[in-house]
Order: sequence, then C-alpha cells, then structure tokens
Amino acid sequence: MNHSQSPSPNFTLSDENSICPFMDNYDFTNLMFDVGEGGNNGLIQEEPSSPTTIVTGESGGSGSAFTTLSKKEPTRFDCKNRGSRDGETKKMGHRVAIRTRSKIDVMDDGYKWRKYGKKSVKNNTNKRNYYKCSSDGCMVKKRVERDGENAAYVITTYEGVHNHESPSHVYYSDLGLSYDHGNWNQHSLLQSIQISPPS
DNA sequence: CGTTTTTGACCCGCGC
DNA sequence: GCGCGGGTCAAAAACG
Repeated sequence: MNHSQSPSPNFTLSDENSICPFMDNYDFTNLMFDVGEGGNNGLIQEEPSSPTTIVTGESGGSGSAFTTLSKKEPTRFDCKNRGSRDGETKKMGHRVAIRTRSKIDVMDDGYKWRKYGKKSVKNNTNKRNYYKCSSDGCMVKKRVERDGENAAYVITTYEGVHNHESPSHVYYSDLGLSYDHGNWNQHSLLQSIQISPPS
C-alpha cells in the first residue's frame, strides 16, 4: 500500500517505473472542469483538439451536475451536505474532478492522504476509495475510482481546499527547486484550478 | 509504538 | 414509509 510516501523525487513505485513515474503513470487525457458556481451548470466541453477536461465545483447545493464525456450514464456529482449531524454550517469547499489515464489508482499529488472508506458504486464494478487529508485541521477529501469501462482511466475527485501547503511544496521550496518534470503532479494543476477559494 | 489501512456497519438524503 | 445508493465512522489489524 505504500506508494510513494515521501514527496521526494526518489519515487519507488513497485511497478517497473523508476525514473519518471509521473510521465509513465499519469497521462492527463481527460480532465473535467466544472465551474458550478451558483447556478451555471458546469457542463464539460469535450474538445477533441484539447482533450483536457477538468471539473470543479464550488460549494454547492445547487446541482452542479456534469455529464462525463457523453457517457451513457450521466455522472452526477451531487453536493451532499451532511452537516445536519452536528448542525455545522453546511459548507462544502472546492471540488475538482480529474479523469486521468494512469496505471496506478492513487496519484501522489504531494499531500498526505489517509484512506477512510471504500465503497462499490453502481455502474462500476470497481470500488471507490475515499481519502482524507491527514494534515491537522485540513478537511480536504479526495475520492478515487476507476472508470468502469476503461479500467485504464482513473477518476480522482478533490473536495475542498487545503489550508496548508503541500509537503512537497515546502520540500522543494526548501531545496530551492521548482516544480518541474520530476515534481510534476496535480498539485500544480490544482493550484491553477483553485483560483477562487471559497470565502 | 504511532500511524494508516481495512472492513463492515451505520447514517443520511432522495426517489418511489 | 421504505428501500436504495452513496458517504463516513470506528475498531481492529497491519505496517514502518
């Protein structure tokens, strides 16, 4: 289970990869972008020229549903604000869904994730994994599931915004390095996505 | 020894 | 009101 634990460049994936695991394992073929801000239906536009689609959703309540690449089953991301438990303010953070083609299920985006659940969903023989940021006070969640039809694809959904820098960020910042090929990961991508953090 | 994973149970919203 | 689908909890095991 221990994939690349440390954000160090020395990734030791159990696979046959060794040098550049990112480029080997990750292939951002489809990213879904959904700007479900308020009322607009964040539909994805799948452009053949740039097959990069990202889906983000900001708090919601409003059905920021998006159709996934014209699949037969319209994948819908309903904002389940289960805050009624403790009467907490039902505030959900940023949401980003990314569909990638990768060999491995979980991709190391620089953050430390702790798995807290596994569930088999409908329309998908594979299981969906639920992760939570293990950083203190950071309630960012992440859900990873393989595409039912294309097992080569992995759908990763981030929910929330980190209230801290990623370990890899501080690591590389300390070393004076910048994000480059080796350190490419979703962190930089997410950074570019999360341009409008929730109030 | 502390942290994470595992796994079933529980819980909750929604549709019927 | 009930059942389904999905999300989370929590105890124990596993891991480093």
